[in-house]
Parts: sequence; structure tokens; C-alpha cells
Amino acid sequence: MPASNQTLSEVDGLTQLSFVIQQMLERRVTEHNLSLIQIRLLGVLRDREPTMTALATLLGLDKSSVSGLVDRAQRRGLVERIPAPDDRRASLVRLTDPGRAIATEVAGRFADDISALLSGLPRGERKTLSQLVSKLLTTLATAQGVDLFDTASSPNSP
Amino acid sequence: MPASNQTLSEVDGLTQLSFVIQQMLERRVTEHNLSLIQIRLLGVLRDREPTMTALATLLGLDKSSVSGLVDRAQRRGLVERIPAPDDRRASLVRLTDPGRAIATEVAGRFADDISALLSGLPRGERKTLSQLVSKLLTTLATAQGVDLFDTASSPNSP
DNA sequence: TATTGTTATACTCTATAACTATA
DNA sequence: TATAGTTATAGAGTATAACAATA
Repeated sequence: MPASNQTLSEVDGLTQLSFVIQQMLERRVTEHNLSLIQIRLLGVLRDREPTMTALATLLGLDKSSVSGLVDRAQRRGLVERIPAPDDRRASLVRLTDPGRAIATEVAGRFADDISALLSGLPRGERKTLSQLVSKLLTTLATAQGVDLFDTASSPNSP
Repeated sequence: MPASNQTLSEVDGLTQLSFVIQQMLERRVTEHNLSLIQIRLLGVLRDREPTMTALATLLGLDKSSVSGLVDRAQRRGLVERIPAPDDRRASLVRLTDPGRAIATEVAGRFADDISALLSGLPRGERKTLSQLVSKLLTTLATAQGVDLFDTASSPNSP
């Protein structure tokens, strides 16, 4: 079933907004000579020390892809591999202090960008927008069983 | 200056919404075994026949990157290079009929996804959300001199 | 001389398949 | 046998630098 006529500009608005936000993130990430996937790696490690396999699941990648990803991040001193205490086959991946600093800084600057974007609206409208967006996301999460509070924002279920 | 306390959940909501929308697009694109940049290429060609250099500007890429991009799209029969009538150095890039069909289908399915997402809100709230989003984008465009009506959604100015 | 486009080269990111070390 | 992780290989996507053809 095709989209109805009346929703066309609603569709375009949300679409363009999502592109604007993604571009803001992209800009902050490239400021640190990182890629989106690299910052996503640092992001999921902020509150986890997963095995390579668990990391692959979190990021929605094959484990071989994660091997290379972690290799490159480790070469830059952003993460480290430590032996898993209970399984001699496995490694745990951990953020280093510099890695954590970068993750925090990028997240902060990006949040500031969004705040600045929102500051274009008066307080009341901002509140209304926020409520509607939350409702949209809640409805979607209910319909699809997605966990909105997982900061990984990965396209797969844990 | 860091973000104010009260805007935190506003920031998260918009951020998550943008990720949800990008994932919807990503899913529609991979259904056709294409990448985001390939569908963006087809998208900008829907109403243009640019030179390689102009295409590079539209997509925000180096011309050498566009050479490869167009090569691969051409190999799949989605675009074609035609000689520029006035300059024997230049080529114009044009969508083929199959390329246009795919661009139209992906755009349509994606628009339907957004419509479905929005259908989670009653009509009045949808209208309000749309107005607020438009206002946000208009304010941003005014501040930055961006053309919101350029479907390329490219991170650079024409 | 300057511009248009391609090519050579190098790197990141991704997946599949084969491998090793351990369980 | 099964699982955790790496490696080999292949391909897309990107940029820089060098180049040929044309302006």
C-alpha cells in the first residue's frame, strides 16, 4: 500500500531531520579521525567488557569483522584485549583511558549539537516535540520489541 | 558549554529517532543488494544528468571516488556515461531505466516505512510533530544557508 | 596553463571460509 | 564435537597523487 497524499511532507521532514542529525554525528566523529563504526565500538564499550563474539552481536557484525575493527582500535591505543578469566580461548575487550576520553568527548559534543539544534524552538514547543518523539519511539518499541535504552543503537537484538 | 540538564532526554529521543529512520533506509537499500552511497547516487540522478565533477560535488566525494562508484553502478546496469555535448573531456552520468525503477521503488518503500512509523500517532499529533520538525529544519536552514529541498541531502553546498 | 576524468596506491570496513586452540 | 578467535581472501568505498586528453 503506497503512502497517503497528506503524509508526504511529514515523511520528508522526518527524513531530512534524521539526515541532519546523522551528519552532525559524522562531523564530530571525523574531527577525531574516526569512523562511525569505530565510535560505535567505543560507545558500546563504555559500560561493557564483552568477548569478541559478544561484541560482534552487539555491533551486528561478523566476528571476523570485529577482529579487524578491534585490531585497528587497539593499534591506536583506544581499546585493549585482556584474557577472559574463565575461558582460555576468549578475550575481553576493554576501553583504555584515552579511548574512554574520546568516547565521552564525542558523545558530549554531539549532544551539544542536538541541544543547539533544539534551541531553535521555544521551550514549550521543544517539550511538545520531545513528548511526541518519545511517544513515537515507545509505540515502535512496543510493536517491535526493541530496547530503546540500549545506547549501542544496534540493528539487532542482544 | 555543555548541554543543559533538562534537554537530555530531548537529545536522546531525537538521536534515537534518527537512528531508527536510518536503519529503515538501510534495510530497504540492502533488500536490493545496494549500499547507502549507491542509492544516494541513484537518488541524485533522478532529476539531473551531471558531469563526474558535478556529481562528486553533489555527493561530497572526491572525483576519483566517484569514478569507482559510477563504474560499479554502470557494471550493474543502473547508470550510464554519455559524452558531454560541449566538452570532449567530460561525461554526463545518466540513470538507466532499471536504475530509475530501483530508485523509485526504494524511495517509495522507505516513504511507506516512515508513514507507517507516523501512523502510531493520532492525526492531530502527527500534524503537530510535522509542524515542529519543519520549524526546526527551517530555523537550521536559515542559520546555515542549507537548501532543504535538495533531495540529495548531501553534506555540502552546491 | 587549467580542467576533466581515470588510474595507481593505500587504507578502512565487511563477509565467507578455513584454520588453531581450547572446551 | 563445538566454540572462540584469527587469518586468508575478496570486494566495496574512500582519499591522495600522478597522469592523459582536452580546453
